[in-house]
Parts: sequence; C-alpha cells; structure tokens
Amino acid sequence: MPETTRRADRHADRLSGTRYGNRPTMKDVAARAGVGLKTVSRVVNGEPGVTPDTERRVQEAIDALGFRRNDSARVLRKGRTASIGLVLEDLADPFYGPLSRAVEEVARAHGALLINGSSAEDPEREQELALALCARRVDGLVVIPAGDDHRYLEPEIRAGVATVFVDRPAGKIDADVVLSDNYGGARDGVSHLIAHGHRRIGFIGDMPRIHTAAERLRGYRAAMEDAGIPVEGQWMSLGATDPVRVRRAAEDMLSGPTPVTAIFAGNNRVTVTVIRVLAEQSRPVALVGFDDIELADLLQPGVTVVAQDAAALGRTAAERLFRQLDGSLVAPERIELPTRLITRGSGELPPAG
Amino acid sequence: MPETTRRADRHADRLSGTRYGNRPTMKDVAARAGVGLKTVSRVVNGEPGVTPDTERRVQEAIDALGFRRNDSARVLRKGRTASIGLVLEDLADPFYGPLSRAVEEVARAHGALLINGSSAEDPEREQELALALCARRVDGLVVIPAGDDHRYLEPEIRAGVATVFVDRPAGKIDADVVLSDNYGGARDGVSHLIAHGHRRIGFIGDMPRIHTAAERLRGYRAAMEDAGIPVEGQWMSLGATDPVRVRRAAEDMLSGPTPVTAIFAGNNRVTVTVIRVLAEQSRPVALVGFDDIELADLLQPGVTVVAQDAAALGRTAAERLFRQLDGSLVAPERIELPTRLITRGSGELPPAG
DNA sequence: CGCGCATCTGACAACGTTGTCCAGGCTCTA
DNA sequence: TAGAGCCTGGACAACGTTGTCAGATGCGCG
Repeated sequence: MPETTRRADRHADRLSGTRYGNRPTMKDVAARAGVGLKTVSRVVNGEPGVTPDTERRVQEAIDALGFRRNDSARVLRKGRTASIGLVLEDLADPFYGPLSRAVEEVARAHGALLINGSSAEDPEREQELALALCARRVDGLVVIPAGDDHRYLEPEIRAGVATVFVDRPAGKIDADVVLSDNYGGARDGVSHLIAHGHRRIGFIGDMPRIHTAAERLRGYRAAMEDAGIPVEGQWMSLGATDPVRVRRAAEDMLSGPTPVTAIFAGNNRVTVTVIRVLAEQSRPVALVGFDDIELADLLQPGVTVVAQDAAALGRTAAERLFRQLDGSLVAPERIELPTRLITRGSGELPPAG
Repeated sequence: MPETTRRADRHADRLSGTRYGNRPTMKDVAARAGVGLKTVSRVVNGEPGVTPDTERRVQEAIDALGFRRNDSARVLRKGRTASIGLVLEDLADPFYGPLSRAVEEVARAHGALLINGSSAEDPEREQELALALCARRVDGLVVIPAGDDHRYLEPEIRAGVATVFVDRPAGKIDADVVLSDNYGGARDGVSHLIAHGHRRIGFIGDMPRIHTAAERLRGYRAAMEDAGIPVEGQWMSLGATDPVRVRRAAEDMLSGPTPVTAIFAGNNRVTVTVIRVLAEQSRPVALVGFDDIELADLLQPGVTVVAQDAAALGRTAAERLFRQLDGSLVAPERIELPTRLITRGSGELPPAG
C-alpha cells in the first residue's frame, strides 16, 4: 500500500526533525568525512587551503551521500541569485522563441539561469509575474511589456534589480529599452507598395494601446501622407488580431465601394490570416507583412515582409542587462534596431481591378 | 569614474552592515511599524491573529519602505520552492514553444514558476542544466532528454525531486515518460504513401541515437515490410538534420538509378528543407512529414503531415509531475499520445516518373 | 631545541524568513 | 469582582550556506 508507506515516511521525517525529501547537507558531509563544516564548503566551492587528502575524504563523503549544494541558502547568504527573469507575451509565439533563446544564451554566458513567464498580453499578469520574479530575487528582469505603467517596478529597480524592456517601451518610468524601428519599418513597407503603384492600401493592426501597433500605424499614415494619399477610415482595422476578426476586416476592405489593392499586415499573426483570405480572392492583391514568417518564400507568391531580428532584440537587451549588473552602465538608454524589407513577390504585385 | 563610485558604494555597504542593493527586510518593517517581526510575517502571509489596526500600520510600513518578501529565505525555511524546471532542446524550435507554454500554464495553475534552459542536444549540457536546477531546489523537473543515461538524476529523484521525461524516454532509470507514438505515426505516414501507389519511398531522419528518430525509422521499416517492399540503403538518410546535409540526402535519393517517388521527412526541420528541394524538381514527388508546420496548408500542394500535439505532451507531463508532488502517484508510467495524419495534398500525389 | 611563520582547519555569526511557544491583556461569565 | 479563556503580539530557534577570525599543526631556521 503505497499511501501507507508514504505517510510512514513523512512520520519518520517528522520524528528525525528533517523535512520530506531529507537531503544531506554540508553538515552531514562534514560529519561523515570527519571534518569541519567550513572545510566542506571550501571543497564544494573549490576554494584553496585544503590538503589533497582532506579534499579526497570530503569528496568521497559527497559522492556517498549524493550531496548537492542548496543554492537557496547560498543565495540568501551571498545576495545574488545568478538568475534573471524574462516576462514575455507568449512563449508559444514563434516571434518570442528566438528572442527567449537569445536571452538564455547571454544569461548562460554569464553563468545565470533564465526564469520565464507569459503575460498573455494581460498587464495585471505581467505585474504579478514580474513581482514574483523580484521576490525570487532575480538579479535582473527582461520585460516585454503588456501594460503601459511600470511604476510598480520602481522600488525594485531602486533596490538593485537590473531591468531592460524589449519590443515595447516602459511606461511612466525611465529605463533601458530595446526596440525595433517599428515606425520606420512600417513606413518603408507601405512606401514599397506605393512605389509599385498602389494607392488604396489597407492596414490591419493590433490595438493601438500596444506601442508597436501604434508605431506601425504611424508609419503607415506617414507613408501615405508622404505620397499625398488621403486615407479612408474603412482601410484601417485596429483591434484584436484573432483570425475571425482579421478575416472580417480583410474581407471588408476588399469589398467596399473603394476596395484596397494592397494590404499591409501589422504582425505575423495578421499576415498568416490575410494570406488565407487573399488565397480565396479572384484577383491578385498585394501584401506586405510586418515580421517574417517561416516558409514565406515557398508560398505563391512569396510573401514580402518587414523583418525584425528577434534574436538581436533579445541579445541586445540581455547584454545591456548584464552591463547594468557590472555597473558599467550609467543612464537608461533607448536602443532602436533596424528592420529589413525582404521582397519575395507579394509586395511587388501591381494594383489589380 | 564608475569603478571608484562602486568601490565607495561597497564600502558604505560594509559600514552599514548591509549588502549592495540594500532591501528592507521584515525586521525593518517591524521597526517602522512598531511591532514584532512575526507580526509582519503574519500580515505578509495573510495569517489570522492580527487586529485590523495593527495590520494597517504594518501595511503602511510595507508600502513606505517598498518591502517585498525574500522568497529565497522563505524557500530555505519551507523546503518547497514553488518552481519547476524544464530542460528542452531549443526554445527557439517552433515545436518546443507550445510545449513549454503548456508546461508553464500547468505550473501557473499550481502557483509555480517555470525555469527553463536549452540543452542544444548536448547530453553534457543537459546534465549540467538539470543539476543546476536541482541545486536551486526546484520542486520538479520536466526533461526532454538529449542524452541516453540519466542515472545522474537518481540521487535527486530519491531526494524528492519529481521528474517527468517528455518526447523521448529516460535512459537507464525508471521514471515517468510522456511520448508521442513515433513508431505508429511514422508507420501510418509511410503506409499512406504506399496506399497511394508508392514503392520507392525515401526516409530522411535524425541520428538514430535520438530515440524519436530511431522509432520513426522503425515505423518506416515496418510499413515497408508490411507491404513487402525491400528497402534500399540509399533511400535512407540518418544523420544530422542541418539544411545542407538534408538537401544533399534528398537530392541523392531523387537522382540515383532507382530514384524515390516519395519522401518521408523525419521531423519539422527536415520537412522544411525537403519542401525547398522538391519545389526545384521538375516532376512531382510525394511528401509526408513528421510534425506539423505552420502554413503547411497554404503551400502548393498542401503538406501532408503526421502531427503530434506538442501542447498535449507538455500538459500531460506537467500534470503528471504535480501529481507526483501531490503524492497521488505511485509507480512510474510510460504514456504514449497518439499522432494524427493530416492530409493536405503532398502525401496523396501519385508516383511519377 | 625553541621560536616564528605559513598552512590548514573549524567554531561561530549572519543572511531573511517561518514555526513554536509563551506572555500579557482583554472579554465574558459566575 | 475574580477567574477562565481567548485573542493578539513577540522572542527565539531553525533552515543551509558562507565570511570572519582564531586556533592548531607542521616546518624551517637560528
């Protein structure tokens, strides 16, 4: 009866004064090796001042007991945890995978572990996560903001938690920020369509309260204005980017009295849905998407995109974070990484209809 | 001169007896609120036995000082960290994103944080990571094995670290394992090609030391044998799955004296490269891939795949892990999740040539 | 042979929290 | 009004580690 066994175990633990799990500690190792506690600590941490013979005895005891240093206690004593937190929107989003991996690589190079969590685009959850990470005393925090007010982090930053915001700027506090050039990228993408003869160009983007979405919209407007093209309200869709809504938005702007001949898609999710809708259209419609997508080159036509370098965003942010920890950084800075227009066909289609 | 500043800071810290960063502790809060240490603890943890008035005073002190409980110390005292570790191969791989997210969701539902790291398919790095996580005293470990010997985890498991292996089985130890039906999936996929008239079918897969790769190869062989088709050596490529090598393998099996009329691709990365190669061929070649890929339905033809449910793998593993922690689990088990054949066109092409 | 010095070792406090336990003050009842 | 019992608050130890410091041991040299 396993349940009985287990309960008995717990009872035994209670009796012996140790907890369930009952791991050996340095004290146990010391006792077994017949040395002092501190000597074990020295061996475990490779500190000098231990004779080879003693070291061997200690090592044997460690192996025999299966001892592993408790880093929680170590952290408590030393003050640094050698771990950093990453708060992002959704780990399952293909945009954040490479970003996350890049942060991890930099952390690894600095001997730190990475704790990450998804905010699911919910400001409250972002805050909850970030503060939970602070309570764990991560040395630093890389945040992809969901909310637009980060004053809740002020005490933490003051207390020494290195903090860098990525992809979107921090709200209402002064902090390091690493962004893509969303405005410039969108403007270039839309200008590209205009250069290929389009004038009726649709824009489907996320809610403008999301900074990247607002910036890309701004880029769209700027490109249109530069070309002297007045924008009609029905050409723009600014809201949630779930497939149903995006599909309806695309179909609407393709069917009105002044249907668009080209669409600029505000992010990778939008692009994918728009591709599906366009595949169903009888006449060709040009498309430029923000964010690169896998296999974009294999579709017919290939999908022209404004690509941002997710890995570079992550790497830059993480490196900056560790430079904060070094103390080699002074004032918060705003770093903007360039985007790249990749032409593959869909953005070079001429206006039809 | 930052270095000078810093040294001065350290000196000041030394003097005041606190460390760099100098966070308020419960003691500080207690002093400011004019109450005892334990009373603060009670307020912070919502324990009963504090009058509203006292609670208010404490809360004010907490807010004024920007106090946040140090979970490291808490962990040390309580023995559980409310965090679990996930060791996977590559966070940037689109297959692991959803898996990781699923694990995170389950962890979140249990009030736990997720620490994850990439092994980069290196057994040594896997071990290093897993043991680092154990040193942090994670409550449990979800491991996507890179190596085939996990005896190094035995002391940890004995010490109470809940452990579940995903995607590939544990090596040389008895532990919970959650897998996809790699053998059955591959067999079905290859049988599908055979049912559509193919006899010369190529297989491009990863190194057979990787369990999933070996199982899928076994499925391929079984399907061929069931159909009474002898397999020629040049139809199989078993090695690294970098684009260069896969491309060469595909081109080789398409050009020999007995060229294949269909290819079974052993994983998502292989599938993508094979699609590129096939797009360059003059005659149509059938393709079935293991793992679903985004936009597979939009290609010409759509890509037929054997899909596994990455999120379900992660969810199942994490749930099992927390059941281990509950104590409601007894013996290690091997759970196999079914795969699903999704027909989209490429796998239904008839043999050509 | 004794002294000083270098090397090695261990006792002890501290990190910030929580569990245990006891003291004091209050209310309520007889 | 006295006593019982409850409620609130606080002192103290413990969690497992590391830094400090002092003691012990052994060695070389005068």
